[in-house]
Amino acid sequence: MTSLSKMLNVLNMFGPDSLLLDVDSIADGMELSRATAYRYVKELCESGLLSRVDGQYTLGPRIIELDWMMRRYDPLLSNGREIISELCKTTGLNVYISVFYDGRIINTYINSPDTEAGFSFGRGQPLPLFKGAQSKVLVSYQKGRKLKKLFHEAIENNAEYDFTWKSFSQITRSIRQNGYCITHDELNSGLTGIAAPIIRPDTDDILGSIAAVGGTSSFQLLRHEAVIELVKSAANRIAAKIVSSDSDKSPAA
Amino acid sequence: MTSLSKMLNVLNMFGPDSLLLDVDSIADGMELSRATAYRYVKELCESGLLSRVDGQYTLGPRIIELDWMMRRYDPLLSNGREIISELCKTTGLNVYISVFYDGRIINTYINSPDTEAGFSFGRGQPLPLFKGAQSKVLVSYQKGRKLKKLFHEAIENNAEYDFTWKSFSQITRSIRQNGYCITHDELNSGLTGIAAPIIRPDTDDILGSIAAVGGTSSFQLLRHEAVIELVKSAANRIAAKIVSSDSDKSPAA
DNA sequence: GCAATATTCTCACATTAAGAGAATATAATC
DNA sequence: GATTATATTCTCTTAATGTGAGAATATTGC
Repeated sequence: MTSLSKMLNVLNMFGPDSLLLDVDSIADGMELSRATAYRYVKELCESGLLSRVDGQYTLGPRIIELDWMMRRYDPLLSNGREIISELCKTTGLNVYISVFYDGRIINTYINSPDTEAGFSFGRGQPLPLFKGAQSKVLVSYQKGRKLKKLFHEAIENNAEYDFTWKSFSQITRSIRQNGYCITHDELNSGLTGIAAPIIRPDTDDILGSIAAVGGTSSFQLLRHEAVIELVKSAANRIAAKIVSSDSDKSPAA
Repeated sequence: MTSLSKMLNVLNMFGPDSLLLDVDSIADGMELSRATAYRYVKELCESGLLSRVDGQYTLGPRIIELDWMMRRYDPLLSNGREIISELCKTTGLNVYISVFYDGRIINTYINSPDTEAGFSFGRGQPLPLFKGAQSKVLVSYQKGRKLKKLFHEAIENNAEYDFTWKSFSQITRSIRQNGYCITHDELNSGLTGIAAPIIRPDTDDILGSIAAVGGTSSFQLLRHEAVIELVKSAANRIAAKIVSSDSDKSPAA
């Protein structure tokens, strides 16, 4: 293990129960000498990833800043915000944007009908790989080899799931054919989700998924087919907007 | 310069105009050999701070996850959300939470009367050190020695500002005496902001600031004194809630 | 399946991280 | 504002390990 990875591993010590650590506990936890722990922590502080708060250390402002940059220049968000908000208002449902990122499914945006809810707990929330409409759509639209690889590496031997390649590829194929996925009670009991892929029409790449999620009561008032069409349409409009904003920047491409 | 800092500096290459870089440009930009650039990038990817996207590299999911953790366990946000939302609704103004972090002022939360706005561009936005109501409050409430140090290090010789220690300390003193700060057109022309400090009553530490911000038109409908009282009261209630939630966890302290 | 490109490996060498404890800076207390 | 306690950096030597160049190997795109 190199000093580089050891230093980066210091970040792992910061968790829900331990957002504030002193150098001694870092040194102990990582099995580093005092001096080395100080060296690492110093480097991390200089880069802004950590920050010193009266004798202790905590996650630093650089993280907030980097996330800001990611949000700001995420084409999915910059092009999607209005469309998402519209979908949220017309349906009264929570709208989620999720992406497939480094083999994981992660939520990058939530728009809730009630202003404050969801804000802070939304972005960043990790989702299971193949549970819930968002995840299923994102996985199902991975291209041939990637999908197979994903299945063998993360689903086949995962106790959470009980699929053969055959049953799995059948499900994913049907999701691709439908162009959307609807689930009930998979992620949270009592909730129904409808998700559609956001696909670049020019390259056919999947950029993310958009989902409308609500409780059974919200859904009783709605015709499912109507919601499905709204979600699909939102997805397509976001994709189209992304493509056109791209070609604005580099007309040659 | 150590290899540790060189590796962390790779993160600096990712900016607004360059969120997607290939290893060659990283190697060139940081004056690293190909091999070393690959080594660094590999470490950063393994830690999740970077991510590989078809041959290029970009900021990784770990950043989103870490920011999520920071938001989730930030007492200012977890205790403040409802109070902030209430202030936003009753005044119809944008409400900001800002903190003083590593010598910088940074925005950590925005609640906008219109649902979608502000979300993405809010948290993480850096603010000038002594412009705008938020910043002025946060700086003014720094304790004696810190305030003086801050002035000499970051304000005295800063072309942006034209203060002597005398004029500076007069302004900050008056803000402390008032218990709030109101500014017009300082950060954005046409906007007025009213900010109050969020101070722990038990330790007297300043945790952050809360501000209500709006355009001239919004403010014409409002009695300034009434808004000031609402902002101050919100600040105090958040602080009280933080203290009581702390003592819930560790009754001894 | 093949070619092109991206990435990791190998190895010799020199740089430089590491540890222990002293020296210094910083913060808390009265 | 001085004094003590604690946190942090420095010094120095040794051994570990990061480095660069190019070969070997994965990956990806067609």
